[in-house]
Amino acid sequence: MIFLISSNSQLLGIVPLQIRKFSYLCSLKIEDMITITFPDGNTRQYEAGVTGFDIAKSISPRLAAETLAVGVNGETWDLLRPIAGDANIKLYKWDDAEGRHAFWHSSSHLLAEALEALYPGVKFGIGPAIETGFYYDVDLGGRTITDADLPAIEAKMLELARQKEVFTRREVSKPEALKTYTEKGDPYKCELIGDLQDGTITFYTNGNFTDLCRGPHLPDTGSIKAVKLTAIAGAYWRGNEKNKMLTRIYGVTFPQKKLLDEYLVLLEEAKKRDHRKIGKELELFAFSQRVGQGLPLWLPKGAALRERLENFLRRVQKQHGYQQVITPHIGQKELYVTSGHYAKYGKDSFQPIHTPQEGEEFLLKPMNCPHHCEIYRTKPRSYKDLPLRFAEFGTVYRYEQSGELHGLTRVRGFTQDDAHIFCRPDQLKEEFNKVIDIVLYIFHTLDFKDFTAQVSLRDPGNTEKYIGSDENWERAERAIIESAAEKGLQTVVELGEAAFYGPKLDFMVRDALGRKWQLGTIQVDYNLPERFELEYTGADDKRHRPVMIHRAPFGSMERFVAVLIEHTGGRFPLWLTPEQATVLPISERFNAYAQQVSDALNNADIRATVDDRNETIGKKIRENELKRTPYLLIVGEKEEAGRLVAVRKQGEGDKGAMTIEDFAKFLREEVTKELLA
RNA sequence: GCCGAUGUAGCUCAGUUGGCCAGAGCAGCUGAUUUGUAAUCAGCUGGUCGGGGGUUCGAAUCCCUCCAUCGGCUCCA
Repeated sequence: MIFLISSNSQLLGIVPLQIRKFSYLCSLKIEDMITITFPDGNTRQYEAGVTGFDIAKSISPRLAAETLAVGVNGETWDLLRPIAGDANIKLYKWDDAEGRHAFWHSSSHLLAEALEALYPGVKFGIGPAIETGFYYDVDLGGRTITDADLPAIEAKMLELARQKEVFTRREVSKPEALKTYTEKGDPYKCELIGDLQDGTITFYTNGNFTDLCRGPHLPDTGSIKAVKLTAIAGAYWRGNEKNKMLTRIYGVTFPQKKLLDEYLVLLEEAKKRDHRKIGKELELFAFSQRVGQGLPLWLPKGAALRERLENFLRRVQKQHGYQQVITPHIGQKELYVTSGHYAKYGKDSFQPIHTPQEGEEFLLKPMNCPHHCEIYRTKPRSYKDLPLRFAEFGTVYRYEQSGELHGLTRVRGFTQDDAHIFCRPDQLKEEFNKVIDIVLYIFHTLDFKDFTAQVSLRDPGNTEKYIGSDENWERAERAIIESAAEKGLQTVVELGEAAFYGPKLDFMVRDALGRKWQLGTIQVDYNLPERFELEYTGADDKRHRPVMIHRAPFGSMERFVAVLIEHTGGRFPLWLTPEQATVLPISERFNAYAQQVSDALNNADIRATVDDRNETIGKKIRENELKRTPYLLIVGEKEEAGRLVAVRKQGEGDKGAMTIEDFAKFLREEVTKELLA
């Protein structure tokens, strides 16, 4: 949501061609002409060894100036890397992700060079481009840097950038690469090289800094005109918490100062949509140190909003044949031993609750599935009974690591819009598809367009993390992949993201700052039915095992509301918003009429209140606008005389007067439109 | 849990190199005002400066420790 796509981004100074070509000349043998095919299908002839830069320049100098990298037969290359044979090429500019990627990747090398200049002896981990910007992981050898040090590093980067340092690519052998970093005393790079194949290793040099790197890079640093180092953080070497923690410096760079300014403004705007800020302002939820970390308190308005969301889903689920159930907040430890959750998470959970009875132990329920399995077991089931769909807004408690807690998106007590579908194997795909329909319907109704469907499979190299047979896993994974394909979902596959008992289809949505959160989730599970020995009698009069689908379209009420707040900036759809209209009397003389208006609207099922404070109309308008109340109804002498309300729409201003009845009708129509959209 | 930063009134923030009873705006209360489309005026109330310990003649300010929050990492049934 916050990514800069600038239509008029243009790039800067051209470095003399002779210099740029120089670094590649050594290994090159010019033979004859090659054919270059452009994305539109046009072709041109060039001398073998031509570079992306040459090609861009042959089209127009301006294009050459704006081009950052070149796609060669689907691979992104340095602009100055010679192309030896016929190729399909695409020139990447700032507006292309590949172009920005090369830009930011080069920027990370510039950061590294600046760090090496300012902190001699610094050791380097990895320094990739990321979605917006780049980072470099470094080992400062006991030194620490703080935010106060960043401006000096930024200044150094800009100083080096201005020198238009050329990025020089060089292929090196593995022994040579190892020798280089052994001499330099950089254990991290040595470890990385150890994992690489000889013959694929390249070094890139800019100025005094040489890095192990696959590339691609910009021709030179001169195009980096604006630098902002955004954060310092700790990061485990190679992402493993058993390893040493390195210092990670995040930054973002731009080819123009103006783009950086725009980015910073955008960031500020995004922060205003932070659900933690809006949740406080609109009095939706709160936290209390006394109650405990990560345990949200839903305030009246937030509770009203959430309840409306729950009712909406209840209705949808009822139409889809779900039955509501209710189960307790605790269960005997044995229940979770049976499910396998205790072995997997017991140590890291809220610890068992003890009772006066020696040896008796209960756990706060961390998930609802075991309870629902027990509901399944309450009586013998026939194949004719299936599928059974048990739904519950089930509140669960998980002892999340303290550093992980985050507003309403990651908490320790939360309510899942959970349901478990028990079906025959032959019903699995249809049931799975129906769940996808529900998720898509909900996302559509709430106008969530920007989501990713993620197929979360197990890590094939690490199968001991999971329970159940390979056969069951393969069946479950196949079912998910096929369903997603049948529903025409654009999916990304993530290995190692499965739950320990089964693979998932997760619906990922971004928050205001672009962080990804899992909302809806659908999971296929052959394992819990085995552990709980769930059975049904088939048409053959034999015992069979049902398949289970775990699913939660919202994910949790907490996280869903958080993301909804950030998507809407607190301007909720009319059907959901806690207060649809507020009547504002011009002065206390019209309080009685205002109350009549409010009562009439409430009788018509419209959520309206009166702001009868003794304040000026200007102030009441301002404050109720800031509360994002969708409609303000101003009433004074004229309105009372004509049984009218003067309608003001949030963010849009005065819409003129209408009768109370017309307003009620209008508002109901608006709500209907939203829900039928 | 790990790395780093932050914590002053209900909210947003000031508090100079440690030094007079810790300040402002908004909110709240009281009064005046009776308002026509984004802040009416005046007065008053409100703070163990996150908790605890220490250094000092003296601590919001320096040190230790715990708690919470923020940005990442790791984790996410």
